Amino acid sequence: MGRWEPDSRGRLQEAALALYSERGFDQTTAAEIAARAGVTERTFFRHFADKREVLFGGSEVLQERIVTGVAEAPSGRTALEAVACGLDAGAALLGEGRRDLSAQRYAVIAANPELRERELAKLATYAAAVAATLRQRGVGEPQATLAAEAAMWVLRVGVERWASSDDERSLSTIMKDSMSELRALTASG
Amino acid sequence: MGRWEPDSRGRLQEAALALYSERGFDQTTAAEIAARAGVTERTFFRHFADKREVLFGGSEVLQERIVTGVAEAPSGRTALEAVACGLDAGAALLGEGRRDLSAQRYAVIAANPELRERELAKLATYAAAVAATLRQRGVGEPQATLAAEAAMWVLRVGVERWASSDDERSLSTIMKDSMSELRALTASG
DNA sequence: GTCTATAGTGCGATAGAC
DNA sequence: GTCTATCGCACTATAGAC
Repeated sequence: MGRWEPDSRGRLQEAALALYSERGFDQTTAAEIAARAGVTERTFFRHFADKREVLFGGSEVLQERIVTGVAEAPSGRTALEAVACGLDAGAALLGEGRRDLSAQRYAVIAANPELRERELAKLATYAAAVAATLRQRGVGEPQATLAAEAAMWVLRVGVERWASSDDERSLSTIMKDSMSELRALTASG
Repeated sequence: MGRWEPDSRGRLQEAALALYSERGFDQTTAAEIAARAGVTERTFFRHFADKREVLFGGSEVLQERIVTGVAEAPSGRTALEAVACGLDAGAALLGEGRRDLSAQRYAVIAANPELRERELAKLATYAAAVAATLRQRGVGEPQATLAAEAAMWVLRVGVERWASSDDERSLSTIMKDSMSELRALTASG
């Protein structure tokens, strides 16, 4: 064992989720989170650019998985079929995590406008990355952008339903269903 | 004439746009904006909850116009036709303003991640309001949500194109065209 | 790891409009 | 008298500079 407990980043994420849940995002200071994780405030801001970002650690990994899923979709697939492959990969990753933690995280985000804002921004960057990948596959505009944004709708609504646990099905199943709803809509006009 | 110059709010908005343009959002302090508008910093924060919000003053009016446009669309129209009516009303309002100021405002927002984040959040609240209006018209889910989000795509892309002034057509025309692109996509699958 | 600028809040005081 | 807009000051916490 080293001079410090390992995984201070992970402990900060845990501590933040717990405190944001208990007393709310605004009522929690970065110093309190740091104290609970056994590090200094300075360490908190070295790991996370701001107070919100601590809830979104790992989002680059998710983006990477989704993009790879889209890029590796069998050639000849339509834009919507390709993004479905990306969403499958994303759902698999999120599905690995503990659902109760996702639900807790989702509740915290839903309760705070600043956090919802950040989440929308994350989805927008995913969408941009997915659209770029689609264009590399030869999809033109505006189809690439729209397919990517449709995928973000499926992801957002899927996680929403999954985390609010009325729905006992797996994330992957829920998202496939949301995707079907979307297809039905584009089919009917 | 009263004790103070009237319309401090408007002066703050003007001053903020000018300063954000000149030196960038991060390099401008609330105190500087206030000084330029001839009020104190405290007054700035009474009018605007935060530094970003000063660029989005009047967005409630836009939302109101769009929602009203959707609500007053002739009955029997499809969801997409109804949101097109709302977008027409919104384009009319935005089109009244000076295009150079819109372009300037758009450039400032585009240059800063925090401001883009806020803009996405605004669009999301419009989308929620439009979706609610569609449901009142009898549109079911998920059609209401998707039509509303599609409308936000048209609005965002339309204003983007209009403000970047390569495109000399009116905002209304540009948005109708974007709407056609969308229809073509949903028609083809 | 320390120091500092600045965002953003709370509250009492002030001066005019009604 | 009440209501509203502003000031002015003290204060905390975030975030970044050094």
